[in-house]
Amino acid sequence: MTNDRRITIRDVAEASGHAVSTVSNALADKRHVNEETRKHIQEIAKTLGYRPSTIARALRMQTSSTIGVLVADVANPASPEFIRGIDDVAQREGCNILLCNTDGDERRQIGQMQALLDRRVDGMILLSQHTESPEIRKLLDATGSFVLVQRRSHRFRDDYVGSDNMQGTRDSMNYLDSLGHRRIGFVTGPQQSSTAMERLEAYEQLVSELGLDADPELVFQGDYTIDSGIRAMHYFAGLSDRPTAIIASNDVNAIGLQDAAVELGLRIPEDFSLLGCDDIEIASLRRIDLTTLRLPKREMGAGAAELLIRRIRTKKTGTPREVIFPTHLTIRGSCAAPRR
Amino acid sequence: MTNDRRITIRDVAEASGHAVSTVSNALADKRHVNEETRKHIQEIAKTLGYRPSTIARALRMQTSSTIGVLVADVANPASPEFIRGIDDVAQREGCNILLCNTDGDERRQIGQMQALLDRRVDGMILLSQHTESPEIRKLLDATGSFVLVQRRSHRFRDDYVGSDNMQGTRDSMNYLDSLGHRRIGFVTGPQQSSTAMERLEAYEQLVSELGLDADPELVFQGDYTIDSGIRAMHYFAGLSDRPTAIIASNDVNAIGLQDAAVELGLRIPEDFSLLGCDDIEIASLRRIDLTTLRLPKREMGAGAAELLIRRIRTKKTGTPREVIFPTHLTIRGSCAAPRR
DNA sequence: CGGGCGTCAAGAAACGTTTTCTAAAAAACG
DNA sequence: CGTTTTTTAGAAAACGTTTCTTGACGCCCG
Repeated sequence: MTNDRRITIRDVAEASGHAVSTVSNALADKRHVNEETRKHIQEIAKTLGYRPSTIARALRMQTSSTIGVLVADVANPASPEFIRGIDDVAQREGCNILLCNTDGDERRQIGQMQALLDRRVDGMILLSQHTESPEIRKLLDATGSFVLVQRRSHRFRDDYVGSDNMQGTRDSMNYLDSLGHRRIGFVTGPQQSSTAMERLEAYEQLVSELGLDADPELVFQGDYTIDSGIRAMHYFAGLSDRPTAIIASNDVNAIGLQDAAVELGLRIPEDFSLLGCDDIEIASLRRIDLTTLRLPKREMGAGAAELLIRRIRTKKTGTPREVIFPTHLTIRGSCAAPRR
Repeated sequence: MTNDRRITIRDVAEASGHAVSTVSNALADKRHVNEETRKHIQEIAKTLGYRPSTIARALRMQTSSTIGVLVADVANPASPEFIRGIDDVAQREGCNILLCNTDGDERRQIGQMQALLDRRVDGMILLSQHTESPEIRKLLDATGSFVLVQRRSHRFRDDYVGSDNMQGTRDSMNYLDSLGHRRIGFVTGPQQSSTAMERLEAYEQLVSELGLDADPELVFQGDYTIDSGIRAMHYFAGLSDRPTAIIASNDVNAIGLQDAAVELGLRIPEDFSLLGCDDIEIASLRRIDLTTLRLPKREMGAGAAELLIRRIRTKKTGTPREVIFPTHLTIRGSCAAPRR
């Protein structure tokens, strides 16, 4: 509107009668610069409302104090919690985050990563992203510092933050077993998802350990969407020998199962016990009332950010670290003893 | 890991035996540069895997091709839909978006806006943000181009994208009136929210037009959270002369009302008809089954982005534009004729 | 045949910082 | 009092681009 040009360090220099370099040093509180002139310069800078250009600084310092965050699905209620955790520590460490939504689409993810690299982010956090293909791998290499969350590579060893899928699945299975279920359906996530695979493996192991029905029919290949839950419920309901309990791939998926159950005139937990994963906010609603495996999402986000920042600061020294968070079975009303 | 230094335009210049400026022109497909050398340079650039630094470019061009998006609450299921709309057109126009979560907190918003300015974004889109205080106003001025969404200033005239609150409220009220409700409760959003105030005004006008009970007791001062919905339901249930229907501030709020109703042993729609606003995904779940006013969120996001980009391109010429989207009453099972 | 013009390419300046290097003044030291 | 060291401040280079200016060359036209 009024005066368009941003005021630069140069303006401060002229106004204070000092050199640009002196101003820079004075404002950064570095070097040997006389206390008096420092005060003076800081005064001037303040009254002028000077704000250094992040861009110019990034160009000069070759570091942007920015970290890229790639999330598979912002619309999933679990995502904002992770992001919040990341943001908390990023803020604290003086970093900004650049948030990208990939929709779980690899092409899109590549585009986003490329854009982040062009923007010279200091590092990336990848929530449930693709990690294997050579193209992705090349981009990760170029990134230097990155942390994977909830999906790790089986071929490469990276910094990783995840949940204890063995323990979580064990808790879930033990609980259903203790209620008397012998036939437990399982909706598994995408095959590229290491978390999904680990849980599936744990499920199979527990089925064997507990001597439950081991039937490939009981595993439904799904993903993390409501739609997939709806399909899964139609599938399980159509089986001649139905399971009495179902473990969903996550809460959103469980809600789909639940919804389809209502549609089919089936009741939860009477006809099916239902067990989710994540513990999103609405899982606790009385109309939903979902027993679920709670993930400490905010803590995991914070953990990922801390891991990343350490990695950035120590400049890729040291072997990859993995941080695994415990889960907590949160019991609500969607599970009961089988009637059959 | 291997070779850390990024390859620059200079590397391309040397490799191709041309000057930096020529390379720049060749890659930008601009100016007069021989078709042959252009091909040659583009070839070299490709094999070298050259990618221009967004940062350097931004510094030189004084424009970052980045737009800041401030959202009050990423966790609200409606937010990602707006964002998606914004992202769609931003992507198409070659812009990246910088997403910030403000929690509806003014201090936080100021900090985020400051950071965006330091980053020299070309413009901002503010979803339900503070717009009035002098401090915010100064930052908006400095931003140059910005678009408000769902919350406008009553003192300033800005580019704005919103929904037709009069028409929407009219549709809702007419619908409840046609079902036979004479006493309609209303949860209003925060007083700083222009949308909330417009709806409240519309509500009052409609109450008068339709000759319904006009009782200040029927208006509950809430906000857009589940918690506020819970409090509202306790409030309405505690009235000696209860309403027979309640209009929530939005869907998330309605879900809170619904949940508290279950807690209090009240049934919806038998004891209370309930009407939301937004039409978030879970509103259509059979367990929720919420009649609600649908907002075209994705379209609104896209509209905001288009408005902003036009504003940026035409460099703040022209009077402020307002784009108002119509709403659509989506009838599900949470409303019925009153029993009393 | 000389001047103007069009085409192409190179050179140099600029964007706003930080940092390195240099210079001057002040202080310390013998 | 001269020399060295320390403190302070300024000049200049650099980060990686784009764009403005300059220059060389060939061609057309009077």
